[in-house]
Amino acid sequence: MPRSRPRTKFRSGCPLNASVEILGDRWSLLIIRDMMLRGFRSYTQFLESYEHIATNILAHRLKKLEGYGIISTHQDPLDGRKRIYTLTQKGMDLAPVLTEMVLWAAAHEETQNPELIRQIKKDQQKFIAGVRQKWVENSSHLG
Amino acid sequence: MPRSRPRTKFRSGCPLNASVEILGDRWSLLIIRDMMLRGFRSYTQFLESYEHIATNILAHRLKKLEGYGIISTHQDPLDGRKRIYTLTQKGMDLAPVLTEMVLWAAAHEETQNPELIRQIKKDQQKFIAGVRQKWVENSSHLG
DNA sequence: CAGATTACTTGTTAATTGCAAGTTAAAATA
DNA sequence: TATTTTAACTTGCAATTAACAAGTAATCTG
Repeated sequence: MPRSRPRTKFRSGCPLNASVEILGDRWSLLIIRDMMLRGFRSYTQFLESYEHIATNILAHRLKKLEGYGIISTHQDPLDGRKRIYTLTQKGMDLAPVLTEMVLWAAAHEETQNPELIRQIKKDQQKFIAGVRQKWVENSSHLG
Repeated sequence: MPRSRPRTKFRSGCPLNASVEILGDRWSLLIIRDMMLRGFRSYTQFLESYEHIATNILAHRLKKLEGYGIISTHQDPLDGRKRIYTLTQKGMDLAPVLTEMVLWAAAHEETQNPELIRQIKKDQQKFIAGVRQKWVENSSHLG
């Protein structure tokens, strides 16, 4: 169950503004990327990601994302220390946003990971479907 | 010509990270929305937008966006006080990112502007083509 | 039981944001 | 022509947020 839930109204009713208020910071979308594309599910995995988020910021972001219903948390049944973070349907629905942002940066900035870009460009819908399918398989056994 | 240009390398080569570092704040995408969908082109217009950005933040964001080549600036030939801000091709290429973010928030949050959402849903490619066409018409007389 | 691991929290400092007010140049008005 | 208004900012300061370093509690492993 969510441990915090944002209660304040958005600055405006504009849907883009809502997205920006929820996702518009330097870390949230990277955490979602790690879950969606890399299969990361634990606190330490997120910490080890290349951009090096600070521990307190990560904790805050995870709570915020949970509060917005983008991720959910479960205890690992095999290890009481571990919490498993997974994307909700709402979180998975960010796949088109992520892929468009990847394509935009790949077109206009010097970036790496050409294989990812090639895959998305080849068939964007199929790429998203594949990501979604993996998510269904890996989270079907969780509440 | 750009008055400032970001020189520091991104935290990682990941294209999503590049997008997040360029656009991941609470205002940049709203300024781009105002230019792309509302035809705003001046400092005061951006200030009057519903979310109420502060003057210094707006000035910083405009410089940053110009530095990244997302917008460009010209003097108004008819009024020496005014500067005209327009989207570059790179800025216009954010249209798919914006529309996906609009669709995501519309699907998962309580938002307004159902007419915009209806238009995008009806034919997303056509919507983007229309936005792009308007941009071509309105910026063809500028450098 | 000792040490390691996991998921955090707690300071503390640095950077960013937001608000209010001021500035400069150009244009509109009296 | 003098005054006022407008547009696009800048400056100073308080408040919020981010980053860094260290510490803690619960659990697991040897």
